[in-house]
Amino acid sequence: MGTAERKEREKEKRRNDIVDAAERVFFLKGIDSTTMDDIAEAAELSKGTLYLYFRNKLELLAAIHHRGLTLLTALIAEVLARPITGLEMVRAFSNTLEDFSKKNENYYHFFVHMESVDMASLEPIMDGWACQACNQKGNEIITYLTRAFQIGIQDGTIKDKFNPAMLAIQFLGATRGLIQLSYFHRSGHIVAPSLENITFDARDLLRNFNDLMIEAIKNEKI
Amino acid sequence: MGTAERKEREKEKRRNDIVDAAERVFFLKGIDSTTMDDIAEAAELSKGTLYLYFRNKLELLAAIHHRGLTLLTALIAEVLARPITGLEMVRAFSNTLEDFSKKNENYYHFFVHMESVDMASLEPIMDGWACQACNQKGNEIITYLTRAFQIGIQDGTIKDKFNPAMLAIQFLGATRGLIQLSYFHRSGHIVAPSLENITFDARDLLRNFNDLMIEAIKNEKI
DNA sequence: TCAATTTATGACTTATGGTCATTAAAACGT
DNA sequence: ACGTTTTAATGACCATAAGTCATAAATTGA
Repeated sequence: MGTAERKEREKEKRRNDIVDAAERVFFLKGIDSTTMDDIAEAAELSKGTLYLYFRNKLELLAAIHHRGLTLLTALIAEVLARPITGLEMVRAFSNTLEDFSKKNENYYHFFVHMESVDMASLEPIMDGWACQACNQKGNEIITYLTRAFQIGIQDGTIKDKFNPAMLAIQFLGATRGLIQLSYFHRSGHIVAPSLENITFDARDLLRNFNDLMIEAIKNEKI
Repeated sequence: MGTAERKEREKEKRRNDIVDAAERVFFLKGIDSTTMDDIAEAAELSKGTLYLYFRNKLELLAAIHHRGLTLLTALIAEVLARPITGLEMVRAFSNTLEDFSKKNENYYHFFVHMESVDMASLEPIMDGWACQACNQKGNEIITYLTRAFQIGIQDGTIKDKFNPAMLAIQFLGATRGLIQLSYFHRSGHIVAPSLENITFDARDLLRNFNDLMIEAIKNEKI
């Protein structure tokens, strides 16, 4: 009899419903001001039940984080499927990241938030499903980026003196740093304090920076 | 009579002593696991007294953040005093940032932590001394970086097609992104998941990335 | 010396993450 | 169909920690 399987499915669905509810509340009230009671109410369950599905609040956050990562990974993967050169993929990645941070601001907040969680808090859930899955998604993204650089070196659009995996990590780190800078200085513009207070559009900053990186890695011989 | 002045000095000193104590505890126990009671005990004061000097815990964190920023600003400023070219300054900045993140890891944790605080939590202390001072220090740092790029364009070591203020912001954002990546993947090394699991040293990643950026901005005609 | 002002205290309030004994429901064997 | 066992859900309860406030101590100034 398939009772066990059905129960497993039901359990999965319930977990998912909880994440749905949590997401709604977190996106509405902000991460820090949302309580487990809020989430329980939104999920139409008692608080205790939440803890049957998630070890603690952080694991619930990680589950949402994972949704964001899954979304982003799919977008990144899609770039690799395009009939373009490796170098063009690099530019496309930058656009994709920037786009994602704009259109899925809520998930992007989770990225920023989760990356600043300290190890001590993370430890109790490190071996749990949510964390493992997030790490896996993170690795997936870096792998896709690495592939693009490999392809670029292969097709001759990127200088072959570079290590693709290293470039991938540098690209991701630098781009996220820039996006986070504009996230921190909210409202999408950053004020340069020197001389007259010039205001830069975050989009320009990122695009410009990408031009710079592409300039540095592209194979001149083409 | 100078009673008022003396009292002002004493108040200043007490505030400083509290930050000293808080720093000790935060550095020892970690930011998240330190309570106001812990700090009160370390400062040999009652908890209530802490709130006479700081509006809330976050403002106390901001005060420590400010100390870190002050330290870093001094190091950055020192680079500008060296008899070197603008381009060399850019490299020196990168080294300084990396060095700081290693030698003052505690303060660096504060940078990472404070940058991920959401606006709602920050709002109540935004107009307070600590936050204002932190913003000012942040601006100072960007100004110094901008100066270096200006000098580089002036002395011909950096291409004149760039906007120095924009470069400064990009440089800082990207570098911090990379450092944070290695901070997140603790223990100073980052594992690349693609192909065989290659491990990169965070120091190499940053240095290498800096070479790349310098390559892109340096004036070839020299 | 004493009233006024400033500074310090710690018990108390409130908020919230997390637990657990109890209850309800479902599954299963007969 | 019925009683037993297993699983799921509940919400009152607990522990912790931020922040408050009436009270007390200390300092100042006349």
